[in-house]
Amino acid sequence: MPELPEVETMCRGIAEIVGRRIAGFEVPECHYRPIRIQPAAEEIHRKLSGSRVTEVRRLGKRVVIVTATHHLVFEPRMTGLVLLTDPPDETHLRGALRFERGKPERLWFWDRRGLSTLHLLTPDELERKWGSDVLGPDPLTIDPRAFEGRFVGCRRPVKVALLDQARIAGVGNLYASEALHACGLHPELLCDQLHSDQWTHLHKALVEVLLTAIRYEGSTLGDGTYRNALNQDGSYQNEHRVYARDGEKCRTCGKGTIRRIVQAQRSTFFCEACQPLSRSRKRGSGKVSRRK
DNA sequence: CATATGTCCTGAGAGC
DNA sequence: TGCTCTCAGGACATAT
Repeated sequence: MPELPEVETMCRGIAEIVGRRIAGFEVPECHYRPIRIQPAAEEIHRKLSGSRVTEVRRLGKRVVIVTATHHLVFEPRMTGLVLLTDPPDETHLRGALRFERGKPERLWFWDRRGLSTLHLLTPDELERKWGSDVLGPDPLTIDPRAFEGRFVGCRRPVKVALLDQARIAGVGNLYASEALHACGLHPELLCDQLHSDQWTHLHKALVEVLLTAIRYEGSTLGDGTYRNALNQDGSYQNEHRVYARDGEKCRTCGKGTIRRIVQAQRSTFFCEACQPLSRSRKRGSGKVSRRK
């Protein structure tokens, strides 16, 4: 499932479309229900034809293709992909940006389950729909103190809060579990139970996990859905410590067993030994008093 | 306001 | 073998 590292990999993988002039937007024949495209494809075609791609950037878990006047925002959700080469199959092609003369003729939007969305927005519309009032800051650029600040007054379990895109944008189910394991925090700890030093450790672990996952070009899970822009597998799945490893021995401590629980109707994985619920396991020297 | 739940969607895998 | 059922989890609408 495309989370921050996968979407970052998508953006880097299609960065070469910067500078290309758009010849049109098209929706291929597809016997599945079409993905949500706003406004209608014909209007996107009209508004984008002739303009040049000036930038490709990531907004949380979204790919944003920028022109002088518009932002084309692709939201992959569960199974959406952007591709510059032949897709995994032809039957799930959902849209294409066609370019004037040059190497890749098209940027494909592919989605097996069809939950992904495409939005063409003006800068103002983008700010209203996905501005900082709606979407939290990026975990890769926010500093540790501001990171902690995003969770002040939150009484939910830390794993659940990490998935809240209004607090931090880009973390999904897989990397939330991996980051909590990397810093030894139990997923059921409530945010307002965590001390400042624990937030600092979590922030550090999260950034490290995300950056490493980007280096490995994301995680291609057993269903094989996620692929980079050249239809190649990521490899971070081989580095997972807890995700989908329930029942196995922990690769880190060698003692604990990986458990699976359900939080907010989503699977959470953690090591029963590395991530105790008790607060007794304080790392380092000074224990920092709780902030209000 | 914060938090909880139901919905969308297809394909894989389980169970019979 | 082939059917039916459950589950996977992104974002968001609606309910509490």
